[in-house]
This record gives sequence, C-alpha cells and structure tokens, in this order.
Amino acid sequence: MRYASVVVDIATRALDEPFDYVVPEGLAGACVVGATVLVTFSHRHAVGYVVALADEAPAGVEAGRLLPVEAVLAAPAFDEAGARVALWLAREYACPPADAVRLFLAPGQTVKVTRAGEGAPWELVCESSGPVDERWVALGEAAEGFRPRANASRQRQVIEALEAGPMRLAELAATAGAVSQTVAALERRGVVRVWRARHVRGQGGTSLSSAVAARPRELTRGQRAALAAIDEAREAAAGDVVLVDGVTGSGKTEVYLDAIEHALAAGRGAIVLVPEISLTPQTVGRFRSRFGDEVAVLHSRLSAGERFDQWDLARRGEARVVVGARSALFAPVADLGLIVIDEEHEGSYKQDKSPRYHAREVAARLAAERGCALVLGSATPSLESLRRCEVGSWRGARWRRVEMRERPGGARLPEVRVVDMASQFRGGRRSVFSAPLAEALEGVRDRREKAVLLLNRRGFSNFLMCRDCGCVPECPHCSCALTYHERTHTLECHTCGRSWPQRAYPDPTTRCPNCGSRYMAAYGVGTERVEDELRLLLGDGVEVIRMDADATRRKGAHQELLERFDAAECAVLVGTQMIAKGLDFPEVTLVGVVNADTTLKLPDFRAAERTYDLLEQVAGRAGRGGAAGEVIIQTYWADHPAIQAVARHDRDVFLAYELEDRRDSGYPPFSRAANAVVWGRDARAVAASADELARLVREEVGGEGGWEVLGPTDCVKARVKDRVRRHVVVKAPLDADLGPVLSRCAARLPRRQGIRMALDVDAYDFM
DNA sequence: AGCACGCCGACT
DNA sequence: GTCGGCGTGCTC
Repeated sequence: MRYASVVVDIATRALDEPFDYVVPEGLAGACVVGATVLVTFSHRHAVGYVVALADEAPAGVEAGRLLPVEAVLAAPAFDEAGARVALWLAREYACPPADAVRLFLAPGQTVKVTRAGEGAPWELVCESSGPVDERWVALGEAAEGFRPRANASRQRQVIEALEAGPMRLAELAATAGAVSQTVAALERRGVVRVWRARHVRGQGGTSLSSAVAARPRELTRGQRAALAAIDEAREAAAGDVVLVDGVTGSGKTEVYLDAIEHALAAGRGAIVLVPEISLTPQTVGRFRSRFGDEVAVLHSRLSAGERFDQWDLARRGEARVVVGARSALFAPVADLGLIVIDEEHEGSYKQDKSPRYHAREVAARLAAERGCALVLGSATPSLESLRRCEVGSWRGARWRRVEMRERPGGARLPEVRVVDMASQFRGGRRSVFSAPLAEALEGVRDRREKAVLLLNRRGFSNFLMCRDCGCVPECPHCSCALTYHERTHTLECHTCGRSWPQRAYPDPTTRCPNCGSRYMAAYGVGTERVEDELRLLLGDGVEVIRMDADATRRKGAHQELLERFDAAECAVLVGTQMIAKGLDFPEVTLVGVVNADTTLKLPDFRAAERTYDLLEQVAGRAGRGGAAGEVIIQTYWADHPAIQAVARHDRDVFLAYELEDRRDSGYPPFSRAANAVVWGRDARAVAASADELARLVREEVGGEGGWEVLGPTDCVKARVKDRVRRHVVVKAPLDADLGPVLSRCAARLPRRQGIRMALDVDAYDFM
C-alpha cells in the first residue's frame, strides 16, 4: 500500500500541515509527488498537492481513518526537492502551505473546488490555459509542375504565398481570405502539405541595437575571477553562493552568459532572475542570441497562454535556460546547475503579497536542496549579502564575494557633480533645473548626444497646497496626500487609484476645499512638468521621451519608448525609477537626478540604502560607450553619506555610516525584522486585535535575547480604502525562527469578523 | 475555510 | 417540545 502526503488547498492558517491519504491501486502511476489531486476533506471535496509518498502508513494517524485519493487532476509540476522547498517556504514566511506549493504549479493550470452560492453543489473549476496546436501549410512533392486551372485564382494565390516558405494556416487566411477549401483541395493532390505543430506563444523579437550583443574577445580579470568562482561553486554542488560585486558597466551579464554556457556544457540547466522592471526585450535578446531556443522567458506581462507555453518548454526539457522575474525561480528546470539573481539588491525580489517570500532567500534554499550554485550580481549589493560574505557563510552554505572594478575596454566611471539646491534657490534660481544641469542639457543638445533624467515621482506635481491655510488635499479613503496631474486636471490617490477633477492656481475656478481660497498651487515636480520644462529649455531639435508608470501602462509601451530613445539621434529620456535599471545605451553622456531627496526622507530604515542604490545605478547609465559621461545630482542634502558615496565613487563612505546605524538600532543585516499588519473597517476591533497580537508575541518571546516587539502603532499608511491599519514590528536574532513564532501567535489570535491580518517576515515595506 | 456539534433562548 | 442563534473544534 502507498500513502500520499497531501497539502490541501483551503485558504486558512489553521491548516498548516499536510494530510495523509491512501493511494488506490488504479492511481499509483499518476499519483506522484507534484501532482494535483482531488481528495475528500471533512464533509467535502478539496484540491490538494502531493508533497511526499511513502510505503509505510503514516505514524500518528489511525490507519482506519485514512481516506483514498479520489482522482488525479494534473500532471506533476514539481519534484521532491521542490516539495521540500515549498514546505520550508511556508514555515519561513508564515503562509499556508498551499500558497507556497501553488508557486510551483504550471501557470494557468490551477484547479479549484467551488460552488456558485450558498447551498449550491460543489464543482470542480479548471481555469486552464493549456497547450495550443496550430496548423502549418507548405508546398508538397506534387507542387513542382502543378499548373492550377486558369480560373483557380485562389489556388494560384496560395501557391505563390507558400513559395516563400511554410506558413501558418491562420496567417495564410489573414492575407489571402478564406482558403480552407482551397488548401484542402491542394492537399488532396499532394501540392501542399498540412501538419499540426505545437504553437509556442510569446516569442517576440526586438530591434534594440544592444540586444544582439557580440561576444567580447577577452574577459577582464574580474570577469575571469568571477567565472572561476561560479564554476567552482557549481562543481561543489552544495548551494554555495557567489556575490558578483561589479561596478555598473563591468560586464556582469557577460559573466552570467559564460557561467550558464559552462553549466549547459556540464549537462545542467539554469534559472536567471532579473527585476521585473528590467525584463525587457533588450535583456532577453542577449540570452536568446547566445542560447537561442534553449531560453524560455517568464514574466507578468505575458498572457496566461504565453506563460503556460514558456513554463512547459522548461518542463519538457526543450528550454534549459529560464529567464524571468521573481516567480521564474519556481520553473521546472531539470537538473538545475545554476541560479542567477541579477541586481540582487532590488526590492522587487520581495513579494508584497502572500506568500511574502524573498527570491534571494528561496534561491539559496533551492540551491542547497538541488545542489547547484547561486550567483548574486549587483553594483550595489544588499547589506545582507555583503554581511554574509564578510562572515563567509550563511545557513550552512559558503558565501563569497568577487569584485569587478573595471569596465571592459577601459571605459571610465562618469564624473559626478552634486548640486546643492538650497544655494541655487538662494541665488534666485527657481527653475526645476539648476544652472549646472541646464548648462549640461544644452551641451547635450548642441553636441547631438543623449541624456537620461531621473525623477522619483510621477504626475505633474507632487501635491496641491493652499497658500492661505496650508491645507493639502488628502484622499478621503486613505491617509495620504493626493497627487496633482496637470494633463488631466485631476487629483489622484496613488494608493487606491481614485481621482477627482481639480484645477490649480492660477485657474480662476480653483477653490481650496478647506477655506475657499483661490491660491491652491501646485508644489513639487513630476515627470510631466519636467517633460514640459525640458521642451521649453531645449527647443524642438531634441526628442523628449517620458517613461513612468502612466506612460508604460499599455502592453509593449515600455519597449516602444526605449526603441524610440534608441533610434533617436539626440534625445532626453525622463522617467521614474524604471529608467535607472539595466538600460544600456552607449550614447548616453549625461545623467541628471532632479531631486535625490525624495527617497531619502521616507520613514523606513532602508531609505538611505535605497537612495544610494538608485543614485549609483542611474549614475552608471552615463558613459557606457566611448565618450566620458557626466552625472549631475540635485539635492538639498548634499553632505548625506549616500550622496557623497556616489559623488566620490566610494561605497565605503556609505557603508561605514549605514552599518553603524543599523548595528546600533538593531536592524538588518544584524537582525531580522517582521511586520504584522492588522486592518479592518472597525477601528476599535483593529486596535483590539493588534494589541492582542502584540501581547501574544511578547508572551512567546518575552525575555529571549535579541527579540524586540515594537507597537502596535498606526501604520504610516494609517488608512487605505477606508480600512484602518495598525501594525506590530518584531525584531529577532539572525538565527531565530521568526516565521514559525509569528504563525503560532497568529493561530492563537481570536478571530474577529471583518478583521484581516498580514504577516511579513523579513519585511521590506513597513508602511 | 466550512461544517458539525453543542448548548442556550423564544416560538408553534 | 423544537427551531435556530453562533461559540468551539476538527478535518488524513
């Protein structure tokens, strides 16, 4: 008799363990680890996932109480190692095991047991986007010498079209009209051949010039050292980690490409994670041009069908290299030899909804479990990774850092100038652009070069403020200031998305909602405003391209804008964070940061680190080609270590300051920090739940060294969509079982109607 | 989560 | 007497 350990997919914290079932004889072949199954569970049916199989009856359960697996609903999506990682992930991040297992499933293949309404019968719903076949047509053996009858114009048309090569039937129909009868007739005579082929969706190309990167003749010394370290780590097959600490433009991607090539040569596959934001056709193109059809690409902009096809390429072993955003980590690559995480410091590797895992931590676990190497690459490594390399190990694996200080071809790091905006203002300058930045932009125009301007805010202005009473309009449903959009004359809430019509001073219809004053003026600067001012400053001869969340909402817009910038002779790209990452345009000679302070002043212990990362990354966009680059940073806080470190090209200036601060205040990388948020409509019930949660955590860890429970307090975003939010921050020692402790407390918390809770272990967002 | 079980108040 | 309120506990 075989027994299956099944994670039942019912969304609740109460079910934190797998349940055991008997595998009936008839299902023994299909009911394997990774399979989706249907089981009976407490007076109903439920979908579950097999995470282990055993020949012995499980201990702790009476054999007579075991029920059989009812049916197998889907082929296996993960193996034993995957199952172990999923269960670890659920413990570590205090999420239901089913949430963790679901990460590994084929995209769009989820099955649910639901019912239409109260009392309605339970039904199995398959939300599946499976494989798609399509028909192809080509000329057959009898094509030669076949003369269509004089009046058979359709036949002639079809044959003519196919002379260029095989075609999809759908494509043929789109260009030649209704052809199915014609094709059928020609097929009968052997003039054309029709066959079915598996269609793989989502294989678009790009025209970007740097996408088809030529292989460099010789690697730099740093690149060779990194490659050797990675090979060694892969051969050790123990989950060892190599941190490739390379300045922007030092050729990290080339190292990844070579390392993957070595892994493939050794018969092993690879997974490459890049931040969602830099997962552009340009990035993908570099992998495709080296590995061709061996590459599958996974990211959120794919349709459900496209995602499934790419995932399935990996499962069938046709693609041995998977490139994608965070979730690509769970792709079914057999015999994994290498995981690469590019820009490992990026906050987007932390998922902001359950399961709130960090790709770096899960990758480290996966690497240990699968016996492969983990490569972390960044110009500005996270303090966590730097710290672990300094110690030399973390959670049983070896961590080492390899530095790459030189740019290939000896390109120089750009000159960085910090402009103190306070003194500019005192000197009577009111423009968005300081004198040095305006001058530099004019220089770019005159020399017909390209520039990138970073602005960390979208919209025309940050906010409206009444000059009479000082009131700033806030969202009535969320506790945050509304952002003013000049183009649409609206105030928008960037938290809940609502908007209201509003005109700013000097429009005569303007009225302050508080005192009725007509001096409701726009403050701060947004991308739209910078775009307008740039046009004013530079005139018509320069193309100004704006790239922010508003301009890139449409599918493919991101790529279009970049291709426009690439194709332009002389252009300025204005954008938010998304322009700071991974763009590689050699002609960019100037990078301007309009206001470096916006991220520095956020109420978050990682604010300085984020600012340093962003500035260093965007500065690295300058001077990647032959010409020397220039970077101009505008700020009111010129002596801040984060800004000084960028100006002097010396990370240690920042590290010394920041590490001391973190050590003193007991924050990562010297400890762990979790955030537990409680929210709901009823403020008193929220407060009571948050108090109770804090009490339970204190009771659980009280007196243990290195633990600290802060709060509860109101969240920075104290109200979102009419829900009141309070949170408890829990700090713990590095080796603490933070996840399980929080899970236990959450399970003991009395349930209250309308109160919801989120546990975020190793949180990045404490707002 | 979803459902049964169980122990109290107000109806036929 | 019984119907039904929801607090408690269990599900392989």
